[in-house]
Amino acid sequence: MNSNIRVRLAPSPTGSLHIGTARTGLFNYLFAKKIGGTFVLRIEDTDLERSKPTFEKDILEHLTWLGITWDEGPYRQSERLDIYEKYLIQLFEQGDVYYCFCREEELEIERQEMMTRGIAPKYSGRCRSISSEDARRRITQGELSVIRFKMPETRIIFQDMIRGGVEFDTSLFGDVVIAKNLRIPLYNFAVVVDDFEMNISHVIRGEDHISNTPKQIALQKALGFTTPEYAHLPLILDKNRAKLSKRFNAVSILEYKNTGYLPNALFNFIGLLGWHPSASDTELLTQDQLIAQFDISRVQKAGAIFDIEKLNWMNAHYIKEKTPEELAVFLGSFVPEEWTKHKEKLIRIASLERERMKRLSEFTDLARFFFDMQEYDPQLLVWKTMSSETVASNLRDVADILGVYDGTWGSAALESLIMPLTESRGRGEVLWPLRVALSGQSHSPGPFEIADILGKEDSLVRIASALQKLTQQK
RNA sequence: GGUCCCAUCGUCUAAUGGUUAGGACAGCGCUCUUUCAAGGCGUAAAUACGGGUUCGAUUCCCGUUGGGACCA
Repeated sequence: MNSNIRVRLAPSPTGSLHIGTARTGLFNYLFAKKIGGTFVLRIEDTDLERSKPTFEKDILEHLTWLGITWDEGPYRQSERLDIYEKYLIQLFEQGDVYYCFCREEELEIERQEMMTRGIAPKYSGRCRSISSEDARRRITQGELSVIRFKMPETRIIFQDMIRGGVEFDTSLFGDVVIAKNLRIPLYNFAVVVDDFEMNISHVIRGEDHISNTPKQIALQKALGFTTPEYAHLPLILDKNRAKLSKRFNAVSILEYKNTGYLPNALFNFIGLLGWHPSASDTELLTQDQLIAQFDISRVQKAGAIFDIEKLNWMNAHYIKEKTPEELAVFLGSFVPEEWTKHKEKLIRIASLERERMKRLSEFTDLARFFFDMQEYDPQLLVWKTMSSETVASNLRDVADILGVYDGTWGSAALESLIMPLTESRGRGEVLWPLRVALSGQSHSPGPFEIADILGKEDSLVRIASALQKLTQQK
């Protein structure tokens, strides 16, 4: 255990666990596990309007589901208001912050005006000159205000573990709002206080925060805090190279879980989005292998497109790797309730359909015919250019062989029983009609495997029904 | 608009001054096969552009172009 290394994931509970948050969490997790650090979970719920307990629950649940576990927390910002207030008062005493009474509309006009003049939009600092007595009087009179930080005008350079030196000119920011009042801190301020109070040594977060970093460093300096190490992860992008958005993409882990992606497939796939081990070309990696090989300095700088096709391939791989018993457990929440009463049957079907699925949600359609025989076109029974008569006679012969057989029912036994017939009649001529008679599907697993699961009685019923279809067709 | 970040096959990426620029997904072809999958084999496909530095640049520097993020 390396007690000096502490990282954190700080999601806002304003929605279901997002792919991007999960990836940031995963990289924090890998980083911490690799060097024996501590992973802290902090819920940033200061935005009371948008934060919902149900989202917090969802986030914790799905992080756990993915296999991303934390060592400390969850802490909630909403329970730490006294701490923020203490540091805000300190900043007031130091003269580093002031109350601002500017109206939203006038600021917007100023902003527009600056942009048309081609300069960086920033606050003018007009309210800096208001004395604290005046400010107090206006607040007690009910005038709306916010708390602004006197941004020092300087150059701030920080070393990013992924990108190297990054430099900003803070004079372009203007005096940023860090709190609405003493009890309502805003993002940049709350983060700085929490990261300090929680002894966070390495801040690993998305690239969208990169321009917040110099503001946070300026605040740290004012408060006398040390600055942690930073790593800004490249963003996960959609097909159009834009940040993944809810409008056009599935972005929550919940959605992936519900369409039948396995947690270890997602873990493996997301872990390789923007990062790759140097050791080998292998991409199918277990959680332990990912931890062992993780190296944050090797993280990619450019954003990575989320390629669902590759995830599908990986998911199919992990589905095939599961035992039928394990799979049946996962399948439980996807299939009709009725099916779950036939656990043995479900397990046996799972072992057959396992290699035909990219997602678990596909299972129900693939396996339906095992439970309910659907109507099908009698023409489907015909293999290539066979005549209906030949199809019928082949099926009748199969039925006769099966009818008198009273040995153990099993796919290997059935195969040795039927295959001799194919020597004279042809494989396709026998097996295709049989398979369709049993499944009613143009594609499915093989006839012996299906018959094995259906059992003798049901198999013979289905063949008889196929024969009837063929004669009715006349 | 300003600031910052980024740039190798369609996609994810390997190669940190010397490789026929490697792998994976997707594509295509062949194979196996009663079908669909799965599997096996093979094939096509990339260093954005222009300047430097160097005996030699995917790699280092500058610029251009393009993309993205943030300010919102």
